[in-house]
Amino acid sequence: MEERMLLKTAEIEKISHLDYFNIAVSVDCVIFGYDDDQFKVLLMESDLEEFKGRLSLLGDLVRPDEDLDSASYRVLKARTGLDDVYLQQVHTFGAVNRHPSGRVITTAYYSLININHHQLKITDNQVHWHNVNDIRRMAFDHKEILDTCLQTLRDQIMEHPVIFNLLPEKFSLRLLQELYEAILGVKLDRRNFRKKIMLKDWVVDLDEMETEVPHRPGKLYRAKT
Amino acid sequence: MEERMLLKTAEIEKISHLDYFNIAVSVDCVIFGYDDDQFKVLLMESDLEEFKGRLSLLGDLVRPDEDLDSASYRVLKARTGLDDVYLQQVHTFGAVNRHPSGRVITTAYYSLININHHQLKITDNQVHWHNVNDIRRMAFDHKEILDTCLQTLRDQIMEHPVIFNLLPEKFSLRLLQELYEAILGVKLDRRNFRKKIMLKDWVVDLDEMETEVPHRPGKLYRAKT
DNA sequence: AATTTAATGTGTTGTAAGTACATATTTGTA
DNA sequence: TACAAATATGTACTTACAACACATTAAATT
Repeated sequence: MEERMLLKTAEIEKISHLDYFNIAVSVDCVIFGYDDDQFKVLLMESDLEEFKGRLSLLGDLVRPDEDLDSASYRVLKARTGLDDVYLQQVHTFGAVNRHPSGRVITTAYYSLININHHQLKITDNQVHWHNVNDIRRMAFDHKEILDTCLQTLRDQIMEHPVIFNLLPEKFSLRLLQELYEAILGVKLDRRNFRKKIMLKDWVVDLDEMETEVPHRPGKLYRAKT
Repeated sequence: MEERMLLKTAEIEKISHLDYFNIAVSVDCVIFGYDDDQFKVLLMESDLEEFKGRLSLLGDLVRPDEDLDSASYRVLKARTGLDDVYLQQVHTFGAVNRHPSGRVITTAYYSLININHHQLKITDNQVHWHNVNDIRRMAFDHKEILDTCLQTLRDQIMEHPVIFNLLPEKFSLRLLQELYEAILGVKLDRRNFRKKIMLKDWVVDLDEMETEVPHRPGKLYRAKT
């Protein structure tokens, strides 16, 4: 149902040549997830001839009767079935030749979702999770968009408690630290990390322990509401 | 000459109704300046009937054959005659009803210029400098755009040496501090301020003094290249 | 020539945060 | 019962930040 609303490339071409002053506007969502100790991003295979086999972000043209922000939520909902998700505008990319079929400027948003917790309804079988560090070339300027969003995320995770969107309800500090390390791409000192997190007052001690781990279990926490 | 290229509002209306899928794209420049101990912004009076007498930012529609960033430079050049100026993209505003004549999304940029140093060629006599703190209501959603850009500027001036674009070639630390205070809207301790600036290694001691001041002259500095 | 005015230039001390680093504890497993 | 693996915790050192006071300089005034 939702899929029907996503425009085909041929239509973009037609639209963007209707008038000399006609510029198409799209949104692209960089959807980050974390699973299996890996920091991932949700991508699809491009349906353009020019970019056969290349990966691209999830996006769509903005409709004339919807807000720019709403368009990004619609794309996210259409592609993942998810509804109540944090989305943040990052940057607008507007180079003349960024799209081979015509003039399309795009506004990039990023989002963080918990891969296991939400049951994703991925209807399109060309949509898959990819390890962020493995991404090399992408369709369009999407690699640049991905890099920009990743940098924005890195700048924000130490200042704002956005990261908890990626975690299960209950989590250990170990898991939280591993996630920070995966996103930032560095190793952190455990003692200093815990001190810093506790100082920020972002988590609540649940007074529960991990179970079924082959080592001393850690305490569980949840994100402070 | 340049003025000729700026579109009239009537044209926006025509363009944006050509096609259901047609969304116009514009840029708006928030041009900050500093003069006479006042932190200012360059604005014009709106030429729309709906916003008679209200102030608006300097903007224009993006042309199909120019990059989004280029459009912001073009607007700045057309309005001020300035050529080599720092411009930074801040945010894109895309609410459906933000423009009364049709669907227009706009990308906001901010810029910092030295009012005295550059000889502005302001051709349009409806364009004037306004004290930032005096701005109340504006046309469109331009007050929100202005506030967003001001907040972005405030977040950046302590981290990046952008502020020197507002100052003359040679300046005293007193002037620099007054500028920080004007932008941030707070009083700063002189000793701590100087320590912080020196630590950042942003300025070079010119070994010259102020002249013709009715008190002990201060040392002059320039921004490190 | 002496005094006043107004701003410059500098240093110390306490507090908070950041970094580096080592040992004892708990659980499951061999 | 010993081992493996990860948890939990504290201290010393360094660096940044905030509060705060006094001597110095040049021009203007008496």
